[in-house]
Amino acid sequence: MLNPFIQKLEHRFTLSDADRAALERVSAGERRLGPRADIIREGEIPDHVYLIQSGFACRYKILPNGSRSIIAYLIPGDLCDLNGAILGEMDHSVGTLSACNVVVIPRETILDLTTQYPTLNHALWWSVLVEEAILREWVVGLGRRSADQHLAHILCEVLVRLQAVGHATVDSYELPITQGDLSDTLGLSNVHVNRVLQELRRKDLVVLKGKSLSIPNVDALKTFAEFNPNYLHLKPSRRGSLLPQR
Amino acid sequence: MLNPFIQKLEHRFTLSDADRAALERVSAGERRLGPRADIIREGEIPDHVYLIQSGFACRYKILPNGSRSIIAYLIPGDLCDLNGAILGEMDHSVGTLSACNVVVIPRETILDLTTQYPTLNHALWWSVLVEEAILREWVVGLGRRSADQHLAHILCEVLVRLQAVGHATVDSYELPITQGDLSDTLGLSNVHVNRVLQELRRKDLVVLKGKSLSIPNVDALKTFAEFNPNYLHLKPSRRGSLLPQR
DNA sequence: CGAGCAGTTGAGAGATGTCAAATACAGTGG
DNA sequence: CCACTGTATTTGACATCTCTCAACTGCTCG
Repeated sequence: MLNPFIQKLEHRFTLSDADRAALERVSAGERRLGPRADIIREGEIPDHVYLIQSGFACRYKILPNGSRSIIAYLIPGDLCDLNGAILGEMDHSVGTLSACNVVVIPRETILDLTTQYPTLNHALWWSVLVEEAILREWVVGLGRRSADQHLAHILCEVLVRLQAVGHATVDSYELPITQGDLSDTLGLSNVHVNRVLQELRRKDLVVLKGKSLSIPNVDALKTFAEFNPNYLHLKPSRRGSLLPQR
Repeated sequence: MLNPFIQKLEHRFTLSDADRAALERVSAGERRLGPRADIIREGEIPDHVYLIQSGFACRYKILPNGSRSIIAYLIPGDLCDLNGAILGEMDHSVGTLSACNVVVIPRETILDLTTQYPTLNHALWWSVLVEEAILREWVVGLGRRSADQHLAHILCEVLVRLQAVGHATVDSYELPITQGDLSDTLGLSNVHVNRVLQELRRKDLVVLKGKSLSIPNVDALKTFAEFNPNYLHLKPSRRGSLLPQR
């Protein structure tokens, strides 16, 4: 069952029964992974594409001095390595943050989808380009937002992305990652992340207890973060399909 | 003439004469733009795809407080808005840094290429995914590299990318941007960029006079930056084509 | 109950920002 | 060719942000 993936695509695309049926058939098995487990490592040439079903994973790189940089969060409905399937060698690693369920899809199956199902081909392009848009927003956050705004912005982004796959309520979600993970995301020390988090709590913008995040006033947090969800491109396009309309 | 674009693709792909001929036919005109001119603005829905022929351009966003974040450099051979052509609304702006020559390609022409020329379709996927890989490297630079290493890394990256389109010698190139542009790239103040630049000069890692950059010892700079060009995926893949091989 | 990891706190060091002024440089009009 | 003007670069002084180190607390799980 690829529910979160299909759910995500259906925000943007109208899938035919054939499209949905094709998606239901792609799985070549499901794996259960514990927290902090690598799914793919930098340098590998993956034979399969992995789809996150549940839990939090991330793209990351380790630098020569041992520090880690988290480059993206992967949540239910996200594909781990379309890039690896197409570029060949992975230029970064993918690993779990929390325990995860992962669907394994043979590389050829994905390629067949793109050639035989135009809408799905379009949808895969869309998912890659949205991932790129998220990356751009992270660059902006790292480069030009204050630490507290940056953190708030990421919490808003995760809220909206989780809502799109039915893993968040209107104002809360499970965030099964540590402050250390947040540090490697924000490019800060864990000590400083702790203080920034306390600052957001003090302003009543977030309530984070254990792994549960709840947001007393979503609009207030979005305003504080200057969050504009346009870059997630979840709504149907104001222009039709990519595909020639005939 | 799409020379830099074709030159870039041929590092990685073997284009047929038909492929090359198709690429030669895509231009619907060329525009000459001065420095600091917008090519596309956030919110627009582009009808054309723009290809940089000469000069430096960038993707950027302006934040509510007026500060600018540069998200990517676009150099000769780079497409400005494949994303806009597919996602619809632009979620960021594209503008020139130096004067630029830009080739205009109708959106439909690009779509036709992807459906009628499998190798070119693959090549376009590749160019999008490499752009994403560059973005990941920028996230790492912003998050976890020191300011001087980050700057050095970007200078290495631009060196290799310009070499791939014949716009750099083995150890030098024209860098027609200001220190202010570098600040918005590195997420630093212009004052600090100036000091970091002086630091690199003091270490004899770079010689930057006016707009000409020359690198006394390329290996030394790459070592200092911990630069590994794997993420640019310029060499032919260790696996064959994306396309089903039949 | 104890071990270990995550979270928190305090103090001082280092990096980077801001402000303001001085210098260098490029392009323009006379 | 020169003076003039506006922009880019450079410098200094001081403020702020973030880091490091080290200790302490609290929670979870075996």
